[in-house]
Amino acid sequence: MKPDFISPATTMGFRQALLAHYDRAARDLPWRRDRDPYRILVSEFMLQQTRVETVVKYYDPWLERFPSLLALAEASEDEVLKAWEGLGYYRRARNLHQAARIIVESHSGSVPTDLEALRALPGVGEYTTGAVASIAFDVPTPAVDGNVRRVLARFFDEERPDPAWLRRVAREILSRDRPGDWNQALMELGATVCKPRSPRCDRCPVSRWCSAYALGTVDERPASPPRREIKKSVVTLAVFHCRGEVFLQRRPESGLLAGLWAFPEYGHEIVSSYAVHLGLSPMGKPTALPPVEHRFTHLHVRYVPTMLEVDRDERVGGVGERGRWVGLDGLEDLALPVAQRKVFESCLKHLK
DNA sequence: CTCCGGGTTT
DNA sequence: AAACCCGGAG
Repeated sequence: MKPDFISPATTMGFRQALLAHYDRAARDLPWRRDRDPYRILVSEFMLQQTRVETVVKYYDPWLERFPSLLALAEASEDEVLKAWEGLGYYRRARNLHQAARIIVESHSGSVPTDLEALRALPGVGEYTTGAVASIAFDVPTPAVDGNVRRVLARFFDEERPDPAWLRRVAREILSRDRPGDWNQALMELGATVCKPRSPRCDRCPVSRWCSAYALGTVDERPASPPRREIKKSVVTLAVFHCRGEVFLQRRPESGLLAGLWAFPEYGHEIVSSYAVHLGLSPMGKPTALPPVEHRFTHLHVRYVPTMLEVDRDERVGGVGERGRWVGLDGLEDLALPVAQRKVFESCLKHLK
């Protein structure tokens, strides 16, 4: 049903019942303790592509490290990435950092209330604009995330909700009185009741108005598009160690794990030749470490690490600007992608 | 183990 | 359209 017309009775019932449910059942989440725009902004960046339970573990430490927009703006990128380590989608951390700097420089240090100014910040798209504006500033504007999309598709039995349909419907049913709570209530319903799989319609406060529930199509709304094929690849990593340190390289500024530290990848040559290529002197025989499997969105990588003790001539340098040696106990201070950390841990195990 | 979910940018 | 990350669910 494409609701050209949504009956006022449905709208009113939906709003009243869902807000009442939210008042009763809203989870006590750390970013709901107040309406500080900076804190809302941080939570929304972290919540992009990431579940609430994961974000909860990072949120308070982040605010302790960067208690204000200004503190964040003044931090170095390395500090920011370190605090983000493990959350994934590291571009979000850079975007948040940049956004803080822009807000300090161009908006007098206050998160802009204006929708267009918000939308112009790096890492802030349509959803985040609506979420921050409605939650922090009570602006009556929708915030359609994946949860809301699913809830609305089911409520109106829309098989393929496109962005224009979603915008229109979300705007029409939006509570004018409590837009921030309303948007959060919709998302919360999607996260806790109207879940992608095994939805709990028996516990749903709005099932009596839900079209898919009435029609028995809940499990098919919204229809999921066919998945793209996931490519598989094998990457050989060199784990050079020397006097209690290992060698890391900063990855290129674009592409996979852009700008993060990682063990160097080498191609089809043998690892000793690669060491020589970097100006290092192989000291013993290479040792194969167990492969580490890691899944990215579009890629399934099997990392095959080979460990090799080397000597390095301080006068030569050799390893280039993008390389650095890090003590085996000094990696805690470095932002390292999860797969690289796994490689590092198996290397540690081997060395002791 | 495999599958799946989720916003923004380019 | 494709790229980007991790962890929970089944």
